[in-house]
Amino acid sequence: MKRRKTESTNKIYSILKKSKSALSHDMIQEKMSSDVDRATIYRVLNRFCEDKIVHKVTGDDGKQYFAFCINCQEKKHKHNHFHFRCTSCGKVECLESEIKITLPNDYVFQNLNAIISGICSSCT
Amino acid sequence: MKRRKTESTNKIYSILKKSKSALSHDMIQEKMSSDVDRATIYRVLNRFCEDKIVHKVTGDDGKQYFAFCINCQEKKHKHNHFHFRCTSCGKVECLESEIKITLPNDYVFQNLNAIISGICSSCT
DNA sequence: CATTTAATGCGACTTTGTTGCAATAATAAA
DNA sequence: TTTATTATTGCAACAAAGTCGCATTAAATG
Repeated sequence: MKRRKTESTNKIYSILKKSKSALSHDMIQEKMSSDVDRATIYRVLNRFCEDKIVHKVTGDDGKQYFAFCINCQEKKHKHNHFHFRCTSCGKVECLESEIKITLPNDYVFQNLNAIISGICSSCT
Repeated sequence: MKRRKTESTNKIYSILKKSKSALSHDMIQEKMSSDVDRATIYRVLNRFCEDKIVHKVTGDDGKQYFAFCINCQEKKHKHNHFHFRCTSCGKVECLESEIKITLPNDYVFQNLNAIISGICSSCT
């Protein structure tokens, strides 16, 4: 399954790359000039996830946010950090602090989803 | 707004109290012998949340899980701990480890939502 | 027992995300 | 360049999670 470059793919890629915060599907759709189908955006985002181009965080609002991987290794996600979601402006950003968790015995790690919600400095 | 004791309320309360893991709406509905409306269960759970009887965690599956408060103070939630969701059996449990987070300046804390998914020891 | 009003059931609705399928278009091959 | 292959897209339909308005029911109180 080789990936193909398309207009939508490129656009979504650059939107995510430019953005300093994690974006939800609808935030991306808003930023798209052309009219791309909802399903397509989701599919592109999920493909990016598979390819470790972005990582996904589920907010405490139940929505999925996607952020360009910066510290993630080539073929392995490394998003062991907290996220902050501003309940006022909706922005979701990655926090610096690294998280170290030790699971109980015989537990297998798959995914970390850590998010703090509150009010960000711009909204105070 | 004084709370009233009803059959549903009592049932849901005891289900949550007995349960060692956090429960989602549908898990609770399954455990209910009588047929209670979906909306009612949600309303009861949200009331419990307001009253600090249970705390709510949003899973990385986007679903809400409710767990009886054990270490929470009388009038203040204290669920600064990780949760673990088994992607095999679906169980969501509270982990021991306490989390300490420091937010950047001028950030106001509202809620912590931390969940790790993977395979639990019973499913390995 | 009568009154007050919180809690419930029902239905409708919203939002988020996924999926099947036919049509389109990016890439490789000729 | 043209053709063949198949990844990608748009559309529509769908599913799941959760909320809300409203009429009805039933706790709690006097």
